[in-house]
Amino acid sequence: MKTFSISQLAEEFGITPRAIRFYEDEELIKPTRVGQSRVYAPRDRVRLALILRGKRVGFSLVEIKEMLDLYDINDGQATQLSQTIKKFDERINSLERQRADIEQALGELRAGRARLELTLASKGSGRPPVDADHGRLIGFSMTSSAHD
Amino acid sequence: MKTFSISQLAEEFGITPRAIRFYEDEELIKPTRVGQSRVYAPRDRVRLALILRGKRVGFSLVEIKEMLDLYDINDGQATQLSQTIKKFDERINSLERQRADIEQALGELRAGRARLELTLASKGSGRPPVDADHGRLIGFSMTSSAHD
DNA sequence: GACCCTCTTGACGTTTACGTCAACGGAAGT
DNA sequence: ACTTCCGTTGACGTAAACGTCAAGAGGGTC
Repeated sequence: MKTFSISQLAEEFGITPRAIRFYEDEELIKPTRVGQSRVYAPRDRVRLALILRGKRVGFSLVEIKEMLDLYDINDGQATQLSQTIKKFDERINSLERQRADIEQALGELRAGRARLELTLASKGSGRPPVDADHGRLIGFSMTSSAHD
Repeated sequence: MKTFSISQLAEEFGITPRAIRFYEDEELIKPTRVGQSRVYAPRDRVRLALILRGKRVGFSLVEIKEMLDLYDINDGQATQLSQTIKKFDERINSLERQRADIEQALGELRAGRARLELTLASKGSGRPPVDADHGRLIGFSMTSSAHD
């Protein structure tokens, strides 16, 4: 079965070996050893990819560890499955909220961009469109999702 | 015009006054003063909401400050608008990548959830479905977006 | 005028996620 | 045998985003 060295994985994923060792300290991956050197199996590589994706979407390492553990637990024996499913649902809900936030922000950024292009087009026409009465920045419309 | 105290805003947004003062230290908001007490205008409230939303979608305070400044700059005089638009586009691209990551993660979580429910349904049927040959956790399919 | 409450400004502490040496251990080439 | 690469384990440093006192200023009220 194919294996990887720490620097191989580090380069592949664009991180440092130090980071990978740190993930091991935090028990997110457990590579085998040959002598004192770490040897990574495909499974570890997959985990690493998951860790990085988790980070990109805003999870902390502790949260990511929990999620990985959820899989591991059920790899062995079925332990409190309904509890596990509940945790999954929480994650899913959290992510859906986050996606909504992102779509909101995207909309605002696009609107802001459009406003900028308008300002760029009508150069010298005076001040850009700002609703001074309400101190409200146009393109940054505040909606109900502003605060959870 | 309506104003707010620091603790009012803190409670409304579910954060501490300390956090709000910190944002001021970092120059993300500039409330006026009455005596030595801070007084927040609606504009500051809007900014606070934007700061928090920015945080939720993964921006650092420095990044958020930059974005807010972009608006401020163009509130006054049009300064290097095309530069500004470029920055907006970068943000938009970054957010779109992040949304893709989230959708990926959502798909995987849903698949994992489904697998768990199957395991729950067929209790006692042995081990859950794991592709041991490739050390691959089913429901955690690795795709090309695994590493940027 | 004593008490309470909210606000203020320091200043130091804390957590997360690593970065950055330092010092050492084996294998590999010459 | 000597250097050159990986690799290893500490140990300490760092940046971000606040938390947590401490000590004091003003303003109401009983």
